[in-house]
Amino acid sequence: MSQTGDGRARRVDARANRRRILDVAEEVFGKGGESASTEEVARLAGVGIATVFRHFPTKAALLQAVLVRRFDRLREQAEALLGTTDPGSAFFEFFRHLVADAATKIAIAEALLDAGGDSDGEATQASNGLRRAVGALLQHAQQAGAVRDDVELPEVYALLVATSRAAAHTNLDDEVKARALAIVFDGLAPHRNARVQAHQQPELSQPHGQPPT
Amino acid sequence: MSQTGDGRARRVDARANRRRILDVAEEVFGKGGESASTEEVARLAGVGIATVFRHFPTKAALLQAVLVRRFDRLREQAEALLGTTDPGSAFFEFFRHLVADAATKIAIAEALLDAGGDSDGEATQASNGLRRAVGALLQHAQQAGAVRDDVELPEVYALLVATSRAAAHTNLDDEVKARALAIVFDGLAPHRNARVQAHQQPELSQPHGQPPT
DNA sequence: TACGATCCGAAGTGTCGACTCCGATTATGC
DNA sequence: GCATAATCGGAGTCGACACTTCGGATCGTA
Repeated sequence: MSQTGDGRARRVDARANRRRILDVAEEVFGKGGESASTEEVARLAGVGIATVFRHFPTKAALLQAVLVRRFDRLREQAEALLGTTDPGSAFFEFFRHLVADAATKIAIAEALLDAGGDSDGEATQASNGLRRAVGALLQHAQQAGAVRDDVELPEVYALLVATSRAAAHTNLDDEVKARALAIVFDGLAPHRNARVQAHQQPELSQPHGQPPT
Repeated sequence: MSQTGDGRARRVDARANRRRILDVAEEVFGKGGESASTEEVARLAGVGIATVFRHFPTKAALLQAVLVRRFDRLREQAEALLGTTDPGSAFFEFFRHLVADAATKIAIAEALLDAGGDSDGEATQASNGLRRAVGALLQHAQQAGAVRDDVELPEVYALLVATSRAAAHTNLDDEVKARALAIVFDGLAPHRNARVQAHQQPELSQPHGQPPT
């Protein structure tokens, strides 16, 4: 990616600009969705429009590049969580993280689902990587007894996407978001009277209780 | 609405056109979201563009009119359900209905949440009416013991919106949608071992069981 | 420092969609 | 039926935005 088509290394200013454009685009598309204009990206990145189009031949390509980077990062985070804490915490932690993250990244949340359509190859591939990582988290959480084992990845992923999308449109209070998420988590948990594990579970018995972070 | 500003009755062709435009707009915006063009609405309604703009001075006004009609209808349905069946069924039934309905009405699902922003007065008002009706359904369901009573309207409504939005973007299998919904319903249900009522509850114990309709 | 390859940005071009104008058409009261 | 006022629709205008062009600045190398 830091090489031009015929194998020559890019100039340093070109690399710096490319990186800055990507960063700004993530911010801009995250806030305004994909309807945000390319001109705004260029302006905030402090470059001309032509520079943006030189690095990314089309607006769709730019958006795709942003998505790929984002998906890859999320996947890495999911994979990292897989080894470090107990499986139950890892799963719910990542779920919560993704929802909170999507709150400032409308475009990501929108794309999570739409990437199912095979129209944009690279982004779809990255999205699938993330999906697989979530699948691994789910499987481990189920084996540990933290998630009921009669649910499967498709519906869990659908819920993940749905809550992320909703969180992205910010009219909601944080408290309400947390409580809605707690309801979903409760639906994912094994029967309550069968729970014995020590790992933290969202607690709804105290009406206004903030779920553990 | 069938009167012009100064109190004169509209001509019959004008009334018919207005109605047709509204119907088509609901269909078009439902399928393509609010980014669908006004020209397409006009074309499918069999009228000129000017006619559309004569009835609705701006595209936003047209969209709002569609939303108001839709929200009002949904509210009526919710209110009707309140008296006819047992409260638990009524609540879950309406939840399921709204989600299924939103599946073909992207714009509605999008607007459900966005209407929280007070930018478009009339649509917001209609949206609030629907929200109140859902609140009544929820309250009755809780009194009947069909829904845990430590949840409140804001988070329930948020879940309703979230699932509707997700369902609107059609990449999902119906079966998966049903199972995701069942997880949410399970999170809303009272503790499973405390359930005694006869009204139907979504059943997840059989992994692939279709929730009751 | 000098020079060529590479990269940059301001000012375009083309398209698309929201919205308007105006002559033609049609409903409605007499 | 006829006058007339309301309504209609096609052919515009206007602005926004994705994308291009080209003269000039900058980097990398000797």
